[in-house]
This record gives sequence, C-alpha cells and structure tokens, in this order.
Amino acid sequence: MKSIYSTPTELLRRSKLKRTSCREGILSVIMESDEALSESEIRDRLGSTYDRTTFYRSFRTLEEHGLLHRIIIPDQPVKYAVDMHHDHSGQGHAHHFCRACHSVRCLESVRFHTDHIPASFTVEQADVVIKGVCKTCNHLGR
Amino acid sequence: MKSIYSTPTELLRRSKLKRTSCREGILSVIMESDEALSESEIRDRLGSTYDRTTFYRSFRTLEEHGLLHRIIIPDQPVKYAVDMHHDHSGQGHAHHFCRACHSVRCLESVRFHTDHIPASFTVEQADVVIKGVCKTCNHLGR
DNA sequence: TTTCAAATGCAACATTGTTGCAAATATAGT
DNA sequence: ACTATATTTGCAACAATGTTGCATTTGAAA
Repeated sequence: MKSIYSTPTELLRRSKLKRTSCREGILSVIMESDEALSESEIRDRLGSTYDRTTFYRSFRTLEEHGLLHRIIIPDQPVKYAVDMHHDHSGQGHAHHFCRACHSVRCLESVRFHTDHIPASFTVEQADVVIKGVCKTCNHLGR
Repeated sequence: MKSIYSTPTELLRRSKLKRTSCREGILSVIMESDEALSESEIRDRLGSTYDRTTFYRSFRTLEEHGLLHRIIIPDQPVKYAVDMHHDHSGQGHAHHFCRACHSVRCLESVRFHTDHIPASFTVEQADVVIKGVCKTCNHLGR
C-alpha cells in the first residue's frame, strides 16, 4: 500500500492541503528522484520560480503533514525525501550518505536495534545515519 | 583509559595544538558538563570573551583533531561534546536527545546493529540519534 | 630572549531561515 | 459559474550561523 502510486495532487488532497503549484512541484520533483534532494536542487529542477520564503513555508507545511521528511547530514545541505511509509512507529528512518557523491537515500528495509541503553532514558524514536559508498559509486569503483 | 582524567592542557599538548585560552576554555567548559553544549552555551559559560570567528575556528580545529565532535539534531543548535573514547572504528556514536529539556548526551555504552542493508551499499560508519526523555526529566515525570 | 608560524580580532560577506503585511489565489457554498 | 473567505504567496526586512582576508598578537621552540 505504498504511496509511490499516489500523485502529488492526491497526497495533498488526502492531507486536506490546498493544491498549489509550488507544493505540487516540490512533491513531484522529489517523487521522481531516487535520492533525497536539497532546497536548491529542487528549485533548479523546477526552474527557479517561487520565492524562497514560499519554498521554506511549503517544506514546513509538507513536513508537518507527514508528506516529507527532512534529512540532516553534517556538512551537507538539508535534504528532503517523501515519506513513503507513514511509519512513525518509533523505529524511525535509516539513511545512507555516500561520501563519494554525497547522495542521501532512505534505506526503507533497514532495521536496527540498540543495546545497553541506560534504563533511566526513555526511547521513543531512533534514527540511523549510515555513512559509506552508494551503489552507483561502488559500481564505478570510487 | 578514558580521557576524563586529562586536562584541557594535556589534551592540547597530546594533539600538538597550541595551548590558547580560547581552546582551553572551550575544552574545560565541555568537560565539566555532563551534556553536549551549543556554541552560545559555551560562550555564556566563558563570559563571552573571544570573537565569534575565533570560536568557530577553535571548534573546527578541535574537531579536526578529534578532541570534540559535533552533534546535529534537527531544529536544535549544533552542539559539541568531548570525544572520550577516540573510537572512530566504524561504529560511530549513539546520542540521546530529550524532547522535554532538549539536552543531548552521548550514550557511550550503547551498541547497535543494522540489518538488511542492500549489499550494493558500503557501510563505513553508522550513527544513531535516539529521541526520548532523559533521566532527569523522567525522574521529574515530564 | 628572539624568532616565526600559528592564532586572534575585526570587517565584510555568504547562506539559511523567519516574520509582517499587502496582494493573489484555491476551494467551499451558493 | 460566481462569490466569499481563509490560505497562500511575494516582497522587504531581519536574524542566526558560519566563512574569508588581512593586519596584529601570541605561544613555544631554539
């Protein structure tokens, strides 16, 4: 039941958000990409229409409604990816960062578990950032 | 063999870094704290001497030499913690972020493992951010 | 004590993100 | 299809965070 098959319009409708061209544009650019994209990458692919303010407000709205999530990797621009599985069930996301091409991808199937967390700390969600080399760069021997 | 017992001076000497009051100040403030601190928190505890530029350059130098590490949590200021165990052996760090008081702490003892990572992706390091409630806030029932 | 590379402070700039407000626009109701 | 209204947009101004170039100061090695 993946939202891969949804259109931006459909996603916006389901979240009761107004269907504006900026929001639709952002969603379609991200959905067409197999990796997470930064604000400037999304802007470039849309032809640099829209004010930066509108962009930031759109990202925030889409994120607040669970359609996007923000991925922050040290020394990299903030990137966004669509939330395919609205799985906010505590596990969180696993993201892979390629040190060669700097691409960021969600690894949907990855599961991880943590041990030896002090009992005094509550755990509600855990996210993993995996640093390494992506499949394309591996293939190219980088 | 924890560097808990080292002084800032000793740490700088071991890394062949000049012993300046800014670097020493930063290291001692962080070492005295049980949680990661942001630039402004460190500046406040030092009495806001030092130019911001000097601060940033000091953080970078200390980080490049492995004395500090930067912790980035979404919607939070960048925080710094000392590197107790110079353990850059692939595992990476586990950090706990408290949603109640916004404190960030390294959980040194935590181990984690990931499953089902596609074979085409290389893994060189993995870091976990655990979101929940810290021991103090738990105790206070927040 | 002298010397010199390294660190500092300052000014200027770059990037990223936010806020207030008037104008434009999407949608619900008719 | 038209209108009303709440939402969204664009713009200007601002704020926070971080960087660069350069002249001056300082730590530590000889």
